[in-house]
Amino acid sequence: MADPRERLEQLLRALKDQGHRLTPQRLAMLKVIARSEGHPGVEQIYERIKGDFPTTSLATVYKTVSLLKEMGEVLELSLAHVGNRYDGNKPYPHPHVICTKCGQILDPEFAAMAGISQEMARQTGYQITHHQLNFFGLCPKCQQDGQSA
Amino acid sequence: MADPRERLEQLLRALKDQGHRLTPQRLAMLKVIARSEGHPGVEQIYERIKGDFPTTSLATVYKTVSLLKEMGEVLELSLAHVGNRYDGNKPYPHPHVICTKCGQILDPEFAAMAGISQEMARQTGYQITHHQLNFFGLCPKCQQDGQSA
DNA sequence: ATATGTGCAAATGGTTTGCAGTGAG
DNA sequence: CTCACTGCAAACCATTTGCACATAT
Repeated sequence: MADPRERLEQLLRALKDQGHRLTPQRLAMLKVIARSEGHPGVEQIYERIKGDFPTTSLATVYKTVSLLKEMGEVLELSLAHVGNRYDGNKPYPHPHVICTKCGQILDPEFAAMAGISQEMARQTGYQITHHQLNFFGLCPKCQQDGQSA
Repeated sequence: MADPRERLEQLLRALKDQGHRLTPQRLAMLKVIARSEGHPGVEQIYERIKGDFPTTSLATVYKTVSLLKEMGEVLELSLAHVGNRYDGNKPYPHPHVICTKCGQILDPEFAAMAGISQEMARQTGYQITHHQLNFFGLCPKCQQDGQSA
């Protein structure tokens, strides 16, 4: 995981460079997104901001997330079960392992995707720009809970 | 791709075996789903049925798709851009290559996922039950359209 | 005969939008 | 000073649900 402090700097610079304004609401959001602890959804981002800056509205969070998406500074995980989640710390495609019971999300190590992506491009003639790789199952804790329950 | 006729038989048997009724609406749907030509969404399934059996309602399509999902007889692709799409012909996880412009979806060949899945399980301690692997980009036709336009 | 399935229309829920007011630049 | 941003509330849209009727078994 990138250093959140550094990542925050990058995000601030990206905003400024593209002529967007830095409001207190956005600063609060960017702090949350720079770490993206636990791959938060819009709702979680909203909750975490309220401490920092209580008057923010959900609509604003949606708008800023959407802006960051367009800028390529957050990765959106569209997960049917769990809703949309975001990663602004590693905003490039990478695999995720998702617990279908508690919703916990991990970033496992897996380097080979670039090669596989090329192979798919060769095989299909598509010009591949990005991908999505998600594994679903039970996390160790939920496996235990299931046994004893 | 599995033979649609055979696949239809399997689906009919699965319904009956699990004590569900076979209505004309369902038969019409199952025919569409057994081939799953182009990985249709609910709306497309609905459109294709109307020829065969015009009084079907959208709600019924949703209900039956949902039933088949629970039965494990269709694979749901949750695609943010393009909406939910279904594959009732190969209802187990397999990779997809999706055109972000026209929405075309291909099933490329790629055998190595089982091994990768195991590796992820070992690395994370998760009990992995299924996965999702999607590649996004431009299909050959849309690449051309983009150049000349 | 019975309860599952259908079809309508209303409810839901996450996300987007319109717009008047606010504040960053 | 201006225009982008905010926040509220209304609009959206895919999906789900409730319920009375129809029908597969």
